[in-house]
Amino acid sequence: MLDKTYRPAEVEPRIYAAWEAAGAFRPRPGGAPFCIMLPPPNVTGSLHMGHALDQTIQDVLVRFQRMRGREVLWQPGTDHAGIATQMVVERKLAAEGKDRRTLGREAFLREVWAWKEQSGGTIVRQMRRLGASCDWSRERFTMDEGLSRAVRRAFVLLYRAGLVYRDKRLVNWDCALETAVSDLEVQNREVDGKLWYIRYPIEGEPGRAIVVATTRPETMLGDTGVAVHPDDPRYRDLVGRFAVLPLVGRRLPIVADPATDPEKGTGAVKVTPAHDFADFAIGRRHGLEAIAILDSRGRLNDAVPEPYRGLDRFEARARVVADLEAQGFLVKVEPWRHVVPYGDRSGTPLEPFLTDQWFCEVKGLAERAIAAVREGRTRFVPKAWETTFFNWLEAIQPWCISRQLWWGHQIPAWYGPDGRIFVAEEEEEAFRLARAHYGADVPLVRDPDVLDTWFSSALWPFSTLGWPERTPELEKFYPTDVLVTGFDIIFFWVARMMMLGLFCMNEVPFRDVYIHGLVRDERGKKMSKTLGNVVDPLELVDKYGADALRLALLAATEQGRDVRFGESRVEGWRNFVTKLWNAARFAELNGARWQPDFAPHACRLPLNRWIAGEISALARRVTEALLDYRLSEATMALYHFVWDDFCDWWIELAKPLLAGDDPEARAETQATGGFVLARVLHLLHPFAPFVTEELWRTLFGAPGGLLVLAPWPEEREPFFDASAAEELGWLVRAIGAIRAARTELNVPPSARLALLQQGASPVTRARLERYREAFERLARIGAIELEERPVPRHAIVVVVDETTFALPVGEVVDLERERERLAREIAKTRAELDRLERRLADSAFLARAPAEVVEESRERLSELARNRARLEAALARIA
RNA sequence: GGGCGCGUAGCUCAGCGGUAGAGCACUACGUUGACAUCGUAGGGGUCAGAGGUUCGAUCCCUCUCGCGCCCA
Repeated sequence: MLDKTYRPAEVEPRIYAAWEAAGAFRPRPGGAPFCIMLPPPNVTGSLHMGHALDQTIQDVLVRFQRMRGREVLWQPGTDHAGIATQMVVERKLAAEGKDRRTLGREAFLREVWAWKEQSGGTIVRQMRRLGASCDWSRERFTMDEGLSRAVRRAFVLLYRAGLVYRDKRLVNWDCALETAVSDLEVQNREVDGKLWYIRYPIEGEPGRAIVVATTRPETMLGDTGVAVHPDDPRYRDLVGRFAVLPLVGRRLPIVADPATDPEKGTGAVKVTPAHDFADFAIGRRHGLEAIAILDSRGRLNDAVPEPYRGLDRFEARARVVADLEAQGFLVKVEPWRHVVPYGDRSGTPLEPFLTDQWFCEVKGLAERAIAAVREGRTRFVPKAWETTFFNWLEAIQPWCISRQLWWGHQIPAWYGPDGRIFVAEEEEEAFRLARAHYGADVPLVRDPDVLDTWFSSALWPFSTLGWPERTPELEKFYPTDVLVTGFDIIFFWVARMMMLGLFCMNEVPFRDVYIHGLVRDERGKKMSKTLGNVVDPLELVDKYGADALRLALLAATEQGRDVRFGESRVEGWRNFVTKLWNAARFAELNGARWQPDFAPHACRLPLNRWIAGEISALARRVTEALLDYRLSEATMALYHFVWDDFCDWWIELAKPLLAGDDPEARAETQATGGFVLARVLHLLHPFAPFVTEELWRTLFGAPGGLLVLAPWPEEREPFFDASAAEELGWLVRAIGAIRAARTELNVPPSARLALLQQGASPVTRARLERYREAFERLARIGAIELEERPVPRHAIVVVVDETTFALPVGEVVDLERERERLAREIAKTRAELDRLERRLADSAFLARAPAEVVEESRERLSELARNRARLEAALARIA
């Protein structure tokens, strides 16, 4: 027996445990493989709405394909999130008065692992509460031994292919974290700054100077040149001569370089090759020296004059400006809006910094990735994202993959005493290589740096399947079927997986990439801790149940669009779950049983043939929508079927049959109810797994086993009965028209009116007979008079097709009101008629419009004309 | 500056060549044996604006205005 209300908090843990106990989430050999890789969340993170959306979509696809008999693997796991995790642990240590440098690398790493052990399971536990049906037995972590080996192998392969190399060049440096970051981790922000104009005297020409403009005056201490545009007449004579750097006294060659913008500032710029990307390029073209003046924390080093040494870069700016002004070198200062790079993790301004780093040359890999998408080997859904993907890959720069961190995969490179590099998967091999090179054993020092976390993430689609071993899983599931993720990591992750998948596996990592939007708050703002507008998905699960949350997210996910999320949506879907629950109770109370051999064709009653046709169409729609990643369309179709077709009409119309005295009709209706409900549970299961499994178990459990493993209704032979559909359509229209008229005339619901008719065809009369009880219950009719009778003056008149219905209301009816109502109806009909008449009188329309459109218009015209005549007759009677 | 997207009912969004739709909100009525987490009915829209294509445009094209996001 079903409880009066559904209590998700009690049901969900029990159902989830049953699925796991049955091993339902493990691949079941037999069907064609289907694989989704879970975008690995940060191991120490916790579930937010973005995860909830991403994972719910994946779970729907996975459950759908599992029911369709595919051998499904949804591969879960977590990411070590190098910078983020190291920051968290460092902060924790700082609170305890400790510092990672004093602890040392080994002890620090022990701390991080301890932290990971302690808080690492949170997010995967939370995923279970959402109903995620991952194969937990295969859970992986990017720093597992197997995945770490994959990282080393990939690095070595890339190195040997000449695609990974060490180089000294400018990188984006985070002074707070003291590490290099990649271009993608740079956030360019427009800020209100200043433009300082500084006079640089010309050597050997007292009184003459060149004025340069800069947004970063403190970097002048590292200047090694001045650049002007080659075509700029103002400075032509100065090119080739020297300026003298104020405060320092260094001689600066004045060079002509087209990278200089004559319109900006004075048209002359100072050149600081060690601290600016553009200047670095200029310096290289003109052989200028690069003098680094900052240390790894952003303080001035010993390359600057004594008074400035040790100053922080921001203090240095103030000091330099003050000194320039005092010495008369500062010409003027202007407010200036410009772009400053910030570190997306630390939030501090980044410095272009000249260091030795490891780079990955991705240009060729990017071309392969582009080709794969152009050739359709990987498909973006929605397709528009391909443009974004192409644009980024086409302009790609070498990827800086080394990080000056401790938490991560240490780079498998060793240095000999002379600095020669030996790259190998294992230390022993590095020693072997060194011995072969030097002819003797030499001490080697391993590169202390670790790899960008995204390097290991890029291998995720195959490293989790056992690569570099050629495991059976790898053979079976690679390439995976679809990757589901947000557009915000197309560059970070999707593109890199494509590139490294093609490099390591010689095949794309996934066939489809389904890109969904971001979850925002009700006002469209991005959810963030600082804004305080974060919604905790688990609180919503507690309050409304996991199914309600899932449905709310799915219904709101229009292809690629952001989801504006308000709690009221979840509430609405909780109501839907309740509605389904109650419909199931109705079925249970009325003996609707599930008969595996039920055949809609054998049904006799139009009501049952109609609903069987509707659910057949629904199965098709849902299947097609899911195959096309139109998840909200599938969700909405299920909603409307359950609520409108099944609950509002089928159940209501079935009531008289179930309570009636025709045993045959009752049995057929019970069987249909069981069939339709069972089918709804199947179709809805991927979307709302908990409540459907619970209903399935309680109502139909024994014969079927778990719903999660039940076969999907494929509808290879759809059932549809046009005449049943027409009949039910008529019934819905007739009852609807009567209800509307009653309300408009303020007839109280308690008043049971008689129903008279004029002009009813034999078919209509038979239907009135067949649905007598339906009219009585749903339209509050007292008696139906099948013989034609003259329409009394005090009656409501409703026209449905050929029939004029009259509902006598006695003297109480407000005739004036009824006249107004009829007049409105007539006016509406007339307006429509006018439009059609004008259209049909237009020779261009008749000549050019398709024949069926013309025919349709003609039919509608005559139907409306007949309706108008009937309404006018009714009005005339009471005029 | 380059690219992408969006302006449809009070709000959130479907629809995308031929009768404007849903959910929520709103109004009125309702203890009909599944359900008040409900039912019935209703109000509410020159589909941002201007041109063009077409027999016909919310839908296709161009421009304008407004709002997002990404890249420089």
